[in-house]
Amino acid sequence: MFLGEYKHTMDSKGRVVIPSKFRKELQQGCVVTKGLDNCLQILTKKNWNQESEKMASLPSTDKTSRQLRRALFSGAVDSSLDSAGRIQIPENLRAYSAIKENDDVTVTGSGPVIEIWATKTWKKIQSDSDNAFANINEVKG
Amino acid sequence: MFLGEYKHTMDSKGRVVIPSKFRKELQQGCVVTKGLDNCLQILTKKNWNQESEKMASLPSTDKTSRQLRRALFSGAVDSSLDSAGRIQIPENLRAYSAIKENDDVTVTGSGPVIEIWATKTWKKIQSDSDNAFANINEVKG
DNA sequence: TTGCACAGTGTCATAAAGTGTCATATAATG
DNA sequence: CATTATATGACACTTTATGACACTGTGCAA
Repeated sequence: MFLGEYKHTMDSKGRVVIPSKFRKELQQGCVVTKGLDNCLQILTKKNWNQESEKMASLPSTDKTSRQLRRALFSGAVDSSLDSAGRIQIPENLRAYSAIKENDDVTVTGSGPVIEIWATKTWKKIQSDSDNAFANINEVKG
Repeated sequence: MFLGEYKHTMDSKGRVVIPSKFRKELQQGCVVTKGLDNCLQILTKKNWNQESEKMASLPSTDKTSRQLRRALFSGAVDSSLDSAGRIQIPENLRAYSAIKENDDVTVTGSGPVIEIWATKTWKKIQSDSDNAFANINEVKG
């Protein structure tokens, strides 16, 4: 279970520090994929296997199946932390998330997954979520 | 399991670099064949055997099955990586995939297979795939 | 047959990208 | 406050990508 919000920067080689609290669970390797709203997601190996096994077995003769498979697998990378607790983000995922070298990055724990955002994007998303959250409480409370 | 998306070019002799992450699994030889949507597929020997058995058992009374089978088998080539990690694409497959010498090529991991695209084609396919994927996830969430 | 053209193969040099390590700065902990 | 852990930038090193070029073999034509 991943919790919290952390600010970092992407270094000049396209690497991002993973908060130390998250590292233990990723020790056995992880997978980085595209998430919704232009964020990137980090899943543990275990989680990824659950998600992907369904996809791998879909029939390639069905068009939708092919599309889903391509989106899922082409947008993913097998990865791991280096000795300094960082993770390398490949070029296509940097482009997808609009994170460039030396940019500010926000890493958030989101339950079973970790999300990585360009801080610029995160700020927008966050104020949306907060507003929604506040409104729910007003209505229900 | 093949993951990721990589940009390369076909060299002037019709060769394409295979991303280093994919090479280990192809060390024992591979098969290149026609894939659906005008891509080329690379399968490991093992995978090829499984796939081709499935194909062989399709009913030859069904026209689509016959067409699939012909394309798959007649388009297939036994191949291997050269010392620089490249693979030679024969003329008929270059024509099928609309990849010419010095063209941009996108190589994608798609789970059990590797796909090779003219980058121009991939861009179209990708946006379709991403949309299909996003829709599924919106619904699920 | 000899020589030429062509497709394919192998090797190398350079450039670019990625990886690992370290030193220092900053923050967290007791 | 002392100690430990974490973050960040710098840099060296390794691997990979790319283009160039020479070599091989096949088939065709002179």
